[in-house]
Amino acid sequence: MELPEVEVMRRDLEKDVVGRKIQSAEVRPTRNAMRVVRRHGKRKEFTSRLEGRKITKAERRGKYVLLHLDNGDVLVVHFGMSGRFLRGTKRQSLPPHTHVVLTFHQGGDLRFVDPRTFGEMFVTTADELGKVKELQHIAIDPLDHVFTWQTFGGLLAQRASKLKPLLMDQKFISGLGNIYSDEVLFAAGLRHDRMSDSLSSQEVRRLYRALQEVLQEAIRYRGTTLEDEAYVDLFGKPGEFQAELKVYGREGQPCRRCRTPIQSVKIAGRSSYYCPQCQS
DNA sequence: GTTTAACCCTGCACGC
DNA sequence: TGCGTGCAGGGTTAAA
Repeated sequence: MELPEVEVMRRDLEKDVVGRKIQSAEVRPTRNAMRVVRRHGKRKEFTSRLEGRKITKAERRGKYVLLHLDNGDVLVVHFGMSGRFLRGTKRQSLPPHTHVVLTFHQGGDLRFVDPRTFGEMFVTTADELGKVKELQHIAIDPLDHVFTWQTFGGLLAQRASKLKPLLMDQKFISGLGNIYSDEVLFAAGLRHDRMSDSLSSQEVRRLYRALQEVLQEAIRYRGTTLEDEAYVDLFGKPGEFQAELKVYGREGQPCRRCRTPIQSVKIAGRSSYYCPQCQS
């Protein structure tokens, strides 16, 4: 789950979960449930800090969602590759790999489902929140209004790195993963292996605009759902941006702009897709 | 400083 | 049909 999917999830949570009070919290007896709440030694250390609390705010930081509680504590959630939140009711059976269930006073529950358990969740106090290493290291958000193309150009020039891994580096800029970094680079007309300090100011502006446009569009389409098991929103509904993808997963298919077949290469173990004609 | 590989998991598609 | 292999949208770490 990358920035657009996390942002759609945050908005769903804000509409449907903020304001609700947690009646009970359960860490399920699944094989890997303790991996999900790995920062808590025992189930109870996690659940007791949630029970009786009201959720007051849903915030996003990079790919993290922060659910603020009425006592100042914060439930920090990272979805990893297969984690997701799902709203449900008592009558609906729990999907496989449901590791955590929060049941609300007003009815209904919130399930955290994660087959591959690369995701995690933990509760922290407001004071300790600032000390969470992963959150401290999250770089500027590309949709933040303080993120200007001039700032971005300065950051790019300071580094001597290939664009693709740099865009995916959460300490450089937050929110992009494998799909959207490819789509942004295509929209900017830049190759994955262009060096960050080699861009003209025109190219910097193109990259900057591509970031805004691709991410905003993906949010508007409610995220990318590639396969059945992949991302769905809070209510189990898939996104629709997959139909808008220009390069990701389209190896061998004609470029939507110039009809040249899309190429794929492995970079650091991850597949990258690009148009050899449109990107340089 | 930058890049690569390995690792943490499960599920699925694919080829034999 | 069954089995092994590789791969998947993330992030950390150690080593090159």
